[in-house]
Amino acid sequence: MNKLHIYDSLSSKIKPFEPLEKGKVGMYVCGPTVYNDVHLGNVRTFLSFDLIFRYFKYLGYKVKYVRNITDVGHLVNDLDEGEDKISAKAKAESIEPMEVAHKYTLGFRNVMREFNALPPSIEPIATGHIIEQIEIIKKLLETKLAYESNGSVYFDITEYSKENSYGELSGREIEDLINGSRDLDGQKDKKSPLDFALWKKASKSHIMRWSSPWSDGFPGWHLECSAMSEKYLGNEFDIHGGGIDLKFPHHECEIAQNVGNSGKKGAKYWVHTNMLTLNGKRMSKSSGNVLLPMEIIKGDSKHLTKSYDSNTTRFFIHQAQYRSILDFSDEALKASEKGYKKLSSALELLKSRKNIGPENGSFDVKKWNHSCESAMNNDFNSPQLIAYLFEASKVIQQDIKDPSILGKNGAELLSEKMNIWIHEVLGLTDFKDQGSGIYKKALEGAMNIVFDARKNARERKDWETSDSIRDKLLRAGIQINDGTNESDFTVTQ
RNA sequence: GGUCUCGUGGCCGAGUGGCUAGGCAGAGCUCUGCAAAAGCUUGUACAGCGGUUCGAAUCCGCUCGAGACCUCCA
Repeated sequence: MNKLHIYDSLSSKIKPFEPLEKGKVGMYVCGPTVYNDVHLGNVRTFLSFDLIFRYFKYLGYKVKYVRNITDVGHLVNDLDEGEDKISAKAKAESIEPMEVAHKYTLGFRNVMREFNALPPSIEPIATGHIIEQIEIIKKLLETKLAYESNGSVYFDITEYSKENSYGELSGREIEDLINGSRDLDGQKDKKSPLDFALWKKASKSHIMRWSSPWSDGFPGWHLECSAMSEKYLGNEFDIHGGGIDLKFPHHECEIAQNVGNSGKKGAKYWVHTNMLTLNGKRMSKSSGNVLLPMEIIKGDSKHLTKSYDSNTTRFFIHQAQYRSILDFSDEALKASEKGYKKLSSALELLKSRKNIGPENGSFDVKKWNHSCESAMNNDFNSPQLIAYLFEASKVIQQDIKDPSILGKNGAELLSEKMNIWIHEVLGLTDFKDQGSGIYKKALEGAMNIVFDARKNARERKDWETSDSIRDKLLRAGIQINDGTNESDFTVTQ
């Protein structure tokens, strides 16, 4: 594809991307609720959007990427009566709600940095936008799309549905929703079980509260995204993203709020990333079926046989398309580790290529690069991009034997392009960059001494000594690779 | 129960009417004192059963299986 195409969940179609404003992209992504550590499933979503962000930049767009932090409004159960997640956690840990939010916000940012995700342009926080949320509620009350009940305010789905179709994003019918809704307590203030809270009156014990025209209370969860996306991106912007689990009810409610507030649905393209599963089941905090990013990096999990670095993990994630369910397993990670190592060393090989061969080689680098773009233009098909990168790695190997394949210009161009795809678009860093400078240098010095001693033994054909050194080093985590003339080593763990 | 999605070789995972995806593992080869590493070569798979078609993994129907959402969740 010559032009970027994106799958839009609202129309269920792959559509050519046309920015609302030429050369610019406005993208809003639902960020984490900071009451707990983010798990690898959360990371997948944010890395998928990081890839999207990076590819827009690659295409030359000026991107305003807004990703919020949810620190209020998330109730523990569906009754709109439960305790807020942040305040529940605060009680459990005997600290201020703000401390909980702050702690896990910092944790989240650390994880994102570890995985080399670019920071968003703006990272707004829900509690910093209470006023904006109240303003939207006022407007919805004016237009009769909301009603007050005992100090709380609810969105009126019945009223909204007279002129709009609630459920269009998730493909649901109002009747099915009503039939499927649970008839539980705590709904007594609502006219219909489908109505959702815009403002909740706080009970006496509730610690997080703000004053409003209706009561001392707190905003409903869905409202913050409408308020913040409107504030930073306007009534209409290009992309609204989030995990597929947010499609209903969160994004459905957002659309309803947006339409009630401004007459516009918000985003032109709705993008939903699929789930990361563990043992075939989705990861979720509440079920305990989770893997934490740090557990992978430290190798500290019953699901793993060893540790994997953030590059490997990121490579693994991008080896699946963002709309597919991706199943996590130790074996799959191991495969990604080897694969990325292979790709990475091919690029190293290309960088150290001697300036030999004809000016122009037989391999068409421009055409190849076009294929890479074409893959990404097809709804960010990163696995296909990676397949092309492996094709290039093969070409690099062939060119070592026959420099007429790439030629001088081809080698230079391919090096530049691969660098862009691997580092700038896929967001991976070099394998060899790991380990800090002074230790690495000291180890190399020590290894040279070992190599000398071993070379001596080998020249005497004292295989017992040379093999013993090799075996012992392997057990110590250093693997020796004997080449024809000289030896090399890699650190295995 | 309702709505929806998916089922690709040992594993992960693209493709989606006719053309080798790719990676890992396995096998063979090259290199090598041996090993390892690395490189090269190699696999004709699309849940099952029907149908449409000159032709289907790709479209339609049914069956079986898995998952998601319907309640907080990326």
